[in-house]
Amino acid sequence: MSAIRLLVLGAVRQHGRAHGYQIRNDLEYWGAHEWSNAKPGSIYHALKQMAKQGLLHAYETAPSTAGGPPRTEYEITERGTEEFLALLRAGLASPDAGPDSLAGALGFMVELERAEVLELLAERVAALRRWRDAVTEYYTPAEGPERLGHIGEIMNLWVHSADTGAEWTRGLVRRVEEGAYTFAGEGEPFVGVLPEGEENPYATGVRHPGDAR
Amino acid sequence: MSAIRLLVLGAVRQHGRAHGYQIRNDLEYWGAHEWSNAKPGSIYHALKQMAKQGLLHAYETAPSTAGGPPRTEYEITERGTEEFLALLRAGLASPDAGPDSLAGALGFMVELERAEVLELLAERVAALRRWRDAVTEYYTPAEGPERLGHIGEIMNLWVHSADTGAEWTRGLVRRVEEGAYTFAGEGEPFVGVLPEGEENPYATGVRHPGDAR
DNA sequence: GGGCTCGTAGTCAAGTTTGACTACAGAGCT
DNA sequence: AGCTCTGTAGTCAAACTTGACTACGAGCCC
Repeated sequence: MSAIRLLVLGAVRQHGRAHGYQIRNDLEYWGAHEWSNAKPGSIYHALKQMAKQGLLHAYETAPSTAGGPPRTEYEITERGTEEFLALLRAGLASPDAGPDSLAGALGFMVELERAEVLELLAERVAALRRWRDAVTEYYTPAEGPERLGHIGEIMNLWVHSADTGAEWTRGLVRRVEEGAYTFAGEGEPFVGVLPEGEENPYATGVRHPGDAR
Repeated sequence: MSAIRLLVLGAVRQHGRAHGYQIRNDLEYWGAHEWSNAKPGSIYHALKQMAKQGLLHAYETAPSTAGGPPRTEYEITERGTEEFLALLRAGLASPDAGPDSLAGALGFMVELERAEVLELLAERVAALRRWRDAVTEYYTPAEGPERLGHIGEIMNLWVHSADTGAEWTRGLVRRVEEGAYTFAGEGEPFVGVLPEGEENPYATGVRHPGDAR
């Protein structure tokens, strides 16, 4: 399923009502095609599928102003909002959801309350530790790890990514604890479509104290 | 395409001739279902598809000893071997191939020569640096990074994974440079199906000097 | 000796993803 | 006028993935 449903639901939600091409543009603006499978085909498919499943409501519209085929506009339903929140929470808390879901969830995390985000991230760290332990145990049977040979590098890779993933998560936890960003119920929300002004001292791209390397 | 073709081609190659269920078992033994999409359906599909494309040659066999439907056995062709090597090299050298392709490629890396593996890993590090630079530049336009708000965390995530990915790769380079494992043309090869004995001082599961955390 | 589970081997439909393609309007050039 | 280029909006077939399902033999258990 990947991250596309989360992305599309979130984009529709922010717009209130939107047609496929707008979603497509938003996702491209967010750079989502770089770190997820947000390609046109997938987006239109997700819209149709989720409309069929009652997560979105579809409105057929007249052939529109600027040329092209007739458009369909979508609005998120109540069930869609529930699904959106579920995917959002899963993306933050569960490493199994994959890095693209995490990235997408980061983009929408401010729609939750600060305290909940911190809980979810704590759960993420815990899940990573559990997984790390499972990997090392599974691949270190009675005979000892020596017999694995170069195959052991695969395990090494996964352990390394669990460790660095947890490290990154703790960095984010620190920033959020220290008051970074504006979460739900904390004043005017950050709309992900260029906010005009609003200096945020925690914006990244510059090195945060405590970050890795 | 993911890693499944690499895994299936490599497994068939190591067996010389194998039917679907053997491949399936090998991949499960390697734990591949944990870190890739190596599920039965995908495996059988990949076998058929690659047979159709001339990467594998299919032999229909009698209904076999132990119950069940008639089996099909596969052998790798010359074009299949080429494809296997191409996927293997891409998995090692190109981060775009994804972590599952990297993991799969690690399992087969000893089928290449040591010098080439080192070259490929060097290219991987270079590609990660290029990507890192592209991300930071793209997301740090004239207005400065402040206006990104929490969206900047997405960039932060990708930069972090590029950095830690490069760090891990350099660790592997070090081990391979120091003589770990037995590569092509260096004596009896390591067969990935339980080798019986053969202590390898570089087997992992224990911490390597120079590893992260 | 009937039923149960386990291991062997694979199929199938439904859903997803991909990349190439269609179709139209308006702008700009010659 | 005629032509191409760009932007808008979306479709389509082919491939891939998933999870549930089929089918059959052998061992075992009471």
